[in-house]
This record gives sequence, structure tokens and C-alpha cells, in this order.
Amino acid sequence: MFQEVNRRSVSDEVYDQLCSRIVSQELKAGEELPSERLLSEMLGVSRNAVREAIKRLQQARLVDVKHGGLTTVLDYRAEAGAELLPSLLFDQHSNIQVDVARSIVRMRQVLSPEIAADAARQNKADIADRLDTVIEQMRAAEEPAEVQRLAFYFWEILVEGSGNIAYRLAFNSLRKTYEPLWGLMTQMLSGQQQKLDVFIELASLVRAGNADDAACCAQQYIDESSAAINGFIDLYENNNQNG
Amino acid sequence: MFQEVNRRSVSDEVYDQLCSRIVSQELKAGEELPSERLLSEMLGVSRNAVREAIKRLQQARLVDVKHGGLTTVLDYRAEAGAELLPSLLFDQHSNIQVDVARSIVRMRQVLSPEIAADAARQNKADIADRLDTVIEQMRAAEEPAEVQRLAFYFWEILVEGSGNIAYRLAFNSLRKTYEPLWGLMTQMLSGQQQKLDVFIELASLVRAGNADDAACCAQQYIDESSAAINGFIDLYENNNQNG
DNA sequence: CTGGTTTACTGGTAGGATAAGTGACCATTT
DNA sequence: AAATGGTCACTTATCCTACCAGTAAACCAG
Repeated sequence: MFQEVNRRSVSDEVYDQLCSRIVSQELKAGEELPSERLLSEMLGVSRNAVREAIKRLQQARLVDVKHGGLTTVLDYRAEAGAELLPSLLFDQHSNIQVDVARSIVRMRQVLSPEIAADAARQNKADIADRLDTVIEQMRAAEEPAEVQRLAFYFWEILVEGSGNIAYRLAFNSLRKTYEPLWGLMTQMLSGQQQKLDVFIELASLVRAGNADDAACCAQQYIDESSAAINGFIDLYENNNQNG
Repeated sequence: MFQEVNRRSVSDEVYDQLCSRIVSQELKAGEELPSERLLSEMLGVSRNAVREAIKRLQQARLVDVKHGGLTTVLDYRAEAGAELLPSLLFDQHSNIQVDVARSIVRMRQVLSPEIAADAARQNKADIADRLDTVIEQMRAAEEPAEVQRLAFYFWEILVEGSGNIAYRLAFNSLRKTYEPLWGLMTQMLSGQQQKLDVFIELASLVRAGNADDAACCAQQYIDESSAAINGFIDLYENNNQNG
């Protein structure tokens, strides 16, 4: 009904502006940013806000700040981490960058089978229990969007269950990237997730500690899911080229 | 002879201190940070420095800042991205967290074969050319450390060649994580990389666009490499338990 | 019980003062 | 002429004070 008002701080605004200019190559690697004072003057904000924004750019390894010298732009492809993906998914006109989208789908596709395998190897009953709980909820759910949400939650549990913090954090990054597309995703995959068989099988394989079959089962599921998403990405790409 | 002086800014210091307290669960999820004014007083720094540090914590999704209210600590396992890995690798006493180290090795192990396959699928001659150049340099290199460095560079090229930005950024995160261990790594793997056969074969498979064999070849290499590293991690763990 | 007001917190923004690093330039020395 | 070291005009780093704005709880009037 009512959507929360979008309240953004000045320094967020500055950060986004600089970040998008760097990502869009408008500010190329090796180039120098204006000085903080000049920037704050040009943007009509306090130096404080500019400093906070630049600190964040520095943390994202998008710029190199040198005391007494100018701040230089770094090559984000070579330096930045996975936390940059959300900024890369959309260009300046809010169009989806299809190559970025495909990259994310692909990475998810590659990691998922091994995550399932590792989760099975842990052989922890509580993980299987949690998976079963989600399956029950999926059975009870009525709306496809709800089933969709639970399906992603199922995977979150598997990731957690793999006991691999690198998987976990990488998946957090991926999740943050496709979060703005959540509405689209549920539409795209609406006709798919109805059959719970795969989830049930996966949960039982994890409970049995059968890593190889779990990987195989997961791969089968994730390949289908990825193909579906990629189909929509192709569609989006073609539509955007024509219109 | 002379080593560079370690110059760190105040806000970096504040950030590290808060970050490590959150990661070490000393500040648990859901708990509230002291107010900015109080923090700046307790730490003996200006409020400005505290604000810059908190902005970075916010960007790393370690805290949730609410205007007019207190900032609360988030569950970093559920929220943070891969950029947090470097902070997780060492605990407060600078001991390596072996489970984190194993996680990183594992993720690298899982991704690498598919990266090689995707790079081969691109079928770009310039990638193969660059790989060949590195092989020549490896042949010419004398010190094992140099060969080691080039081996990692070889993989960087493959990652770039896969055309997958998610791989690229994830690998950047991994690289930043094991960068402080670079000295150790070269020692650990010193007896291994001498044989260039695998690299030569990989480069030729990429040139031929043979994705399946490239994946297989990469997997063979990366499995050996991972086993070697894991062996050292086990050693480290046992040594640390005893002494 | 509801809705407004006050108050005392919180974070957000602004901009000045001072310290300190950097690099170009210049004077001195050799 | 070349090397050394000082000066100066930039920059960022830090701190400070003031004020704006949101929050929540206490309080009060209808």
C-alpha cells in the first residue's frame, strides 16, 4: 500500500555519483579526481560529505587517496571486489547490463552443485531438518512468489550448511545484486518451481551425506533454473535492441 | 634496510577496531553501538573520524545506521559481502583462522575449472597469446618466487579471459585476502610449480577452444595445488594447537 | 484512549581552523 | 653544471563548533 519514502543522505548521493562515473568509465583509471574542496564546491555540499563518500570509494578500491596529493581513479576490474556488482548491474539509464546479469547467473550455476555437495559432506542433521521445514512451508504456501522466496531461502540454508564462509559471503554479494530485480525474478520463474520433488530429493541426499548425488541433483536443478533466467535475459536484450 | 613507516589514518584505526569487535562477536548482532559523540569521546578522536569509520561499516553491511536512533550491529554472516574475507582471515592475535583459509582454498578450487572452461569457450586468440607470453616469462624466470607470481598472473588472465565480471571481482576479493600471506604461499608451493607442462597444455586448450578438456586440465592442477595448501593449513593448525 | 507538544536524545550537514604530507621550484653549495 | 636542501603553494587529515533533522519517550489536552 504505502511504500517507504526514499531518504538518502548527501554523502550517499555523492558516492553514487562518483561511483557511477568511475564504473561507466567517464572517469578512467589513472585520472585524477578534483580536490575535496573543489568537489564540495562543485557539488554544493560540505567537504565532510565529500570526504565520507571518498572514504567509501577508497574502501571499494575504486580510488587511491594520497595525503597531500590528488586522488586517482583505479581500474575497478582489476581492484574492486564482489561488492561492486550491484553498481555494475545497471547503467546510467537504469538499463540492465546483460553481460553482468549473465555473469552472476553463471557464477551461481557453477557454485551451487559444490555447495550442495559440501553441505552433504558436513552431514549435520540440523541442516537437513531446516531444509525439511522449508519444504513444509513451500508445500503450505499458496502464492508462487512465496514459493519462490522459500526456494531461495532453501539455498541460503544450503550455503550456510556448507560451512564455507567464502561461499556464504559471495552469495550475500550475489543476493544483494539481484535483490532489486526480485519482482522480475518471481515473474520469470513463476512457472517453474511448483514441483517440490527436487527440493525433497536434495534434502534427503543432504541428510544421507551423499555428496556426489547431491551435487548432481543440485546441478540438474540449477541448470534448468539458469536456462530459464538466461532465456529472459536474451529476451530483454533483444527487446532493448529493437526499442 | 629501512622499512616504510606504517602510516594509518585515524578513521582507519577506528574502523579496524570496530570491525574486529564485530567480527569477533564481541559486539553481537542486534547490539547497539555507543552514539557517535560518546564513541568519539571514548576513543579520543573527533566525531568526524568516527563518522567516516561508521560509514564504512555501513557500506560493509556490518551495521545499520538510523537517523535519530542508535546504530545497531548486523549479522555479518548473513549480510556482509566477500570484501570482509580479509578481515576474517586473522583473529585478534593475528592467528590465521584455518576454517576461513580452507573456505577460500575451496572456493578457488571450485571456480577455477569452470573459469578455464569459460575462457576456452570465448575462443579469443589474444587471451591465448597472453597466456603464452606468461609461459615464456615463467621459462625465463629463475627464482621460484617469480615463477609463483607468474603462475598466479596466469590465472588472472584466465579469469579476465572468461569474460565473467563476477568471477573477476570474486577473485579480486580472494586475492586481497591471501595477499598478506603471499610470502608464506611462495614457500608452501615452492616445490611444486616447476613443471610448466600443465600451463602449456592449458594455454593450448584455451587456444583450441576446447572447454571440456580445459576444465579437466585445470581441475587436475588446482586439485593438486589445493591439496598442497590444505596440507600446510593442517600443519599450521596442529602446530598452533600444541604450542 | 487519541493525538499533539515538549524535551532530550540521536545522526546529518556545514564550514572554519590547524596540522601535516607532496611536489614543484629556487637558492645555496660543491 | 649538478647535487643538496629550503621554501612555498598546493593538497589531504584532523579537529572543532554550530546547527539541522529525525526519533522516542514523557507528558498533556481533548
